[in-house]
Amino acid sequence: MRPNKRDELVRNALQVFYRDGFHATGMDKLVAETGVSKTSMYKHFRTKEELIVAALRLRDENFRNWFYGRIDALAETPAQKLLASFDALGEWFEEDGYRGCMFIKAGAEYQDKDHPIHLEAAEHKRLLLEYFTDLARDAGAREPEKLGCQILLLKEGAIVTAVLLKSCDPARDAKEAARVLLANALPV
Amino acid sequence: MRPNKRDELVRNALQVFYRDGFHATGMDKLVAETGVSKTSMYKHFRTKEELIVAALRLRDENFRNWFYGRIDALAETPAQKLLASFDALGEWFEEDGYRGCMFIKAGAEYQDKDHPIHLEAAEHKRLLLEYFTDLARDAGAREPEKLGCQILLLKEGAIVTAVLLKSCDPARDAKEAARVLLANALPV
DNA sequence: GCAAAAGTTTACCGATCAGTACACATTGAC
DNA sequence: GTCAATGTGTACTGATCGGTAAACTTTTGC
Repeated sequence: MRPNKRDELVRNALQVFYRDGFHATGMDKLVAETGVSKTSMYKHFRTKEELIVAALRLRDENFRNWFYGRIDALAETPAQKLLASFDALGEWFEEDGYRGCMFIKAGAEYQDKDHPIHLEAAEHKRLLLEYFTDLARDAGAREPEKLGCQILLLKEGAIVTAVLLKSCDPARDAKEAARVLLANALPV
Repeated sequence: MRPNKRDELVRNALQVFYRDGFHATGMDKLVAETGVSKTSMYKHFRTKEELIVAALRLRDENFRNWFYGRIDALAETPAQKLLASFDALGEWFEEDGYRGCMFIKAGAEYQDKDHPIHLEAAEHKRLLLEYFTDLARDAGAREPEKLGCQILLLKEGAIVTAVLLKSCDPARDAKEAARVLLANALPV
């Protein structure tokens, strides 16, 4: 198997979808921007939808690898990691090409809850919730499911707000909120 | 009064855009679903973009009127109102046609920060931030800007999570988080 | 009552949409 | 060297995109 061109296609398509959106990106634009012929695209993926799902799978892998890795580099204990996740987010927000969360956008453009693209977005969020809940449990929180969900709420809120508002610093305020919630969730 | 077709158009178009998305909704579909002829549409709005902006303005008015009114009906003091906002959100999440925040979706489909549609979405969030910050100040918070932003983060996070995750109760967890943050923000 | 404003139907424009057909080129394994 | 997989370019489909033109009908203000 030589999946060279296929991977290259998915990698480049991911960039274009993230930058321009899903409906706003036509297959002809993908031909121009990925350097892969349309014939070849449709040999690997029967529909645009399948290509989007593949791009989202790659995005999930890339993002969580980066996120978890950055957190591990910034903190040691589970409690520290919960807070460090907002430092990682803050770095992300400052990147030039920052355009929000690809899965929120995917869920927004494909709203039908049974749609494969929507399901892919939901699975990404489920994995993040699981990650935060595990950290909360390891940190010794009384109700790890609740704290994990609250950390997730702060993260999603910060991502959205970082896109739409210039007047506040979501990563910083979210981190301080997380610190308060964490302290409150630990047994006395 | 005057049975203005323009208002009827904007009202119906708003429903369709919210339900199906912006790029996914063509002008021909709007003709079919609003009962307004295409000629008449283009007499009121020169472009689809202008119609979307008008729909977003109406949505902003409708949503904030409902949101503020519901909060006023549920609570009396500023501190109570900050918490009651999550009860209002919880009611919204349970509605049949709940499809997330129209402005988050608008910002996601029109990502250019100078785009009129993106600006409209940003303005909506700015008004909500102002509202929460005012409540935080009236409640006696030490740093009302910070608490206001944190409440906003919880709200946006809850809206997004309510769309993508079935396994948790964002409105409840967000409210409990807000309670902790509020208590922590009040002077001893 | 009557003219203007507002709305309608129908047909059309060029561009782009997702997706296909076909002939030809490049590559790798044996 | 050859076969077959994998790639390419070009041209095409029917549908839909946002937007327009022209002729006709309804509603409204005075």
